[in-house]
Amino acid sequence: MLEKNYNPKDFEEEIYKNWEENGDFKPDMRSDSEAFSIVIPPPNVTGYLHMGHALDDTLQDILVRYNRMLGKKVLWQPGTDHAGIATQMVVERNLAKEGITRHDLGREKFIEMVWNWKAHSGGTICKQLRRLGASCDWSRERFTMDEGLSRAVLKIFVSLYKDGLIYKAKKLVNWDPKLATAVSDLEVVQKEIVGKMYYYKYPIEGEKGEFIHIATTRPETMFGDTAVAVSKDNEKLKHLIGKNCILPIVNRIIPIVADDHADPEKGTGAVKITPAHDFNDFEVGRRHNLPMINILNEDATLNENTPFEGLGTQEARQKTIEKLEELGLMEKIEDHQMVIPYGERTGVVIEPLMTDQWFVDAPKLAIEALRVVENGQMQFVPKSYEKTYFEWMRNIQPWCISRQLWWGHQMPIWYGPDGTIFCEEIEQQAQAKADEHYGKKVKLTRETDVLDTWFSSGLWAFSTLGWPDKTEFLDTFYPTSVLVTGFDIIFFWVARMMMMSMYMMKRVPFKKCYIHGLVRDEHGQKMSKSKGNTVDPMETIETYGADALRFFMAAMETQGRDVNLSDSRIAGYRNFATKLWNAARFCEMNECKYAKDFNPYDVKSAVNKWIVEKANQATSEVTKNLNDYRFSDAANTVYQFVWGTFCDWYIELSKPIFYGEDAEQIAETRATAAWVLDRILIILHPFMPFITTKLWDNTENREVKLIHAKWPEIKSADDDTQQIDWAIDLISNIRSMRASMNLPATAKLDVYLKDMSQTSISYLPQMEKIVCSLARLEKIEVFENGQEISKDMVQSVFREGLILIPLKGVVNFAAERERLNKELDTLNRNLQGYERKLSNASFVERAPANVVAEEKRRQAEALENKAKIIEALNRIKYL
RNA sequence: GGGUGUGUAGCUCAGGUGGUUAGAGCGCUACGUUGACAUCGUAGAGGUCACAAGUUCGAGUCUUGUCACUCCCACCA
Repeated sequence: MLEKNYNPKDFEEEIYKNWEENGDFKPDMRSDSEAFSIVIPPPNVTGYLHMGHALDDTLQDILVRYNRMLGKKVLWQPGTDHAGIATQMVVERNLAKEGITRHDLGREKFIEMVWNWKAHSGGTICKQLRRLGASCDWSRERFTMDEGLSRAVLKIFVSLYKDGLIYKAKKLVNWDPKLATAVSDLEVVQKEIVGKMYYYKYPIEGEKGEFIHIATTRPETMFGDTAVAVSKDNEKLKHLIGKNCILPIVNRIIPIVADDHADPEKGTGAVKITPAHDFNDFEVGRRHNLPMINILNEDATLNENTPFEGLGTQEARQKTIEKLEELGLMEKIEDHQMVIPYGERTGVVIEPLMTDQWFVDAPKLAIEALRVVENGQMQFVPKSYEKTYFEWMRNIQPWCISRQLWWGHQMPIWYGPDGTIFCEEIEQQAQAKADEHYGKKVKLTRETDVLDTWFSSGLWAFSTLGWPDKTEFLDTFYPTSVLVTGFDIIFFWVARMMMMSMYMMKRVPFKKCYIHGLVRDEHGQKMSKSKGNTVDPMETIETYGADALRFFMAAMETQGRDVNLSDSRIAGYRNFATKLWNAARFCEMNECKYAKDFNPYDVKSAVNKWIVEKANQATSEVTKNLNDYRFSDAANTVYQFVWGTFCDWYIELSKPIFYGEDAEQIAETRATAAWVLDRILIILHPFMPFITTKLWDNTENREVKLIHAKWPEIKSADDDTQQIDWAIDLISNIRSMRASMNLPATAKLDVYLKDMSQTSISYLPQMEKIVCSLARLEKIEVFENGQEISKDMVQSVFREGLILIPLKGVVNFAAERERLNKELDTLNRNLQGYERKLSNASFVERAPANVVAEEKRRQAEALENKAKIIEALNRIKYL
């Protein structure tokens, strides 16, 4: 028995527990059916579920549940990411509360603390995913720092190194001074700010009173200047090329070089060159073989190569300006709009710094990763995202993979006493190689750097399935079927998975990549903590249930567009669930029981034939849309069928049957209603797994659980639905007349149909009862030819004929005239359209014959109807 | 500067291959306690599909241009 009210909180968690405990999410490895697999984009172990996850994981769960019901062997592989920077920061923050830093503990102790933290506080998000209904196989949950996945990391690292695709280099990298580590280009965000532009001058060597004028936003970097560049095309300044100038304060002699980097239009036309602290200057330095002077410490304070050792960049900037002013070299300071790089995680200004780092030769790995997208082995959905992918991959830079952190995969690199590098999976091997190399036992020191988190994430598609071991899961589920993720992650993750997989597996990691947009607030604003417009999905689930949130995500997911969150809309889908709940209660109350030997294609009554056909139409539409990843179309089809067809019409049409006497019809309708409800539960299950399961289990002795129920294969009976469609149309028309004439809903009317076709007339005997019931009529009859239309009959055009309602003297003629005139207006407007087209000779000549014929038919019908309305108007003209 | 999208009802958005009177949810108006449901029902109002030109018998849909906005990449002189 169903409770009166739909209350998702009462059953959602319980149902999930039942699935998980019964192993319903595990693939049946004994089955020989087709495999379907998805690896979850691993959330950070520190993370909490946000609306972006809710969207991403709902879409995945829909695909997973749908494919499971198709009878495939389905694996949704879950897990979390160790999230190097994020996790280290969380634990360090906790330590800071006790006034200690990680350095007080030492590396080993600190890492132990991180593992402790993970054991106690990590993985909240996995619990939240369960609450959302995600049917992942949790027994296979993985973590990027697991033993197995770490082995995969070591193996692929060594392989890449030995293939020359990983190398160490001293390069200018993005340096996060707060964390004291290198970060990748992608972890840097550019922010626009209003800063200052400083203008000052350097004296020219040996030419008293001659200066070269410089403009910069960072005067304090002048201590790293090793040249000034001027374009050779700069008419005003090119005479200075080849001379030297004197770097003030430190009085270093530096050359003035010719380089096109110096744009004559910008600034003063002369650029100070600081090769060790600017990416462009670095290139200039290389071209002119300039020395590099590093002026910063790891924490971005100035170092011993400057007069302001120990000062931060801001203070040093102030001091530099003061000093230049003292020397009379400062000229002016202007406000200047500029873009400054910040660390994505730490929010501090990123400094380009010369350091030893490790790089992956991404341009080489990109070749294969590009090829398999170009030739369609991996397809983006929507396709347009491949442009984004191509654009980035074709311009890819070497990927800096070393991080000066503690939490992460420590690189399998050992250095010999003279710095020779030994790269092996385990220390013993490296030791053996080293001993052989040196011809004696030597002491090795291990590289302290760890790998960028995305390095291990890049292996996710195969490392989670057991690689490097040969496993049944790897054989069965690799390549995975589809990857579902946001467009913001294409570079970070999709591209890297493609490169790593093509390198190691020689096969794509996934055959399709479905890309969705961002979840925004209801006015399309990006959600952010600082704006205070974030919404916690757990609270939404608490209020409306997981099913409502999931359905919302599906219904709003149209390919390639962002999803705007809307509380009222989520409430609407909660209402939809309530509606279904009540429909199920209706079925229950009317003893609509699932009948084992019921054959929907054998039903006799027009109403039942109609709903079976409509159910099949809806099913095939949902199937098609899901196959095409058209989530919103799929969801809307189910919604429309449940509410607009089943509840609004079928249930209403079944009432006169249930309250009537015909036992045979009652029995058939009960069985049909139960069958349709089951069908609804099946096709709705991927979207709303909880309520559908709850209602499914309300029927005793089910042969299968809904989660494993078979997705229907459509056998169209091609049943004629026109009779019921006609009745529905008729009922709607009568209701509309009733409303516009302000007739009380309770008044039972007589209705006549005039000038109807033979087909329509043939429908009437069967449809009479339901029309009378739903339109609240006393009787409905054919208006015989030759009968006189009386003045107190209101009339309205219905298809090829007229609906007449005698009102026995209560007609409000003014209202009736108004209503008829409105009908007339509509007809005239349509007629104009038809006439315009048909009077156009080239339309008649060139448009397809069926289009022209249809237009003619409409015109003829409209003309006839117009005549009838005019006649009716004339009849009551003066009343 | 390079690239990518978007502009349709009061709001948020659908409208694969051009073809009836352009749809949905929410909101709004009127009526309604009809034996599943007021988290509801019935009926209704509301749109020059950003603008301009073009292709076509026919354009919300295709082409070009204009305007406005979004996002991504690059850019610290």
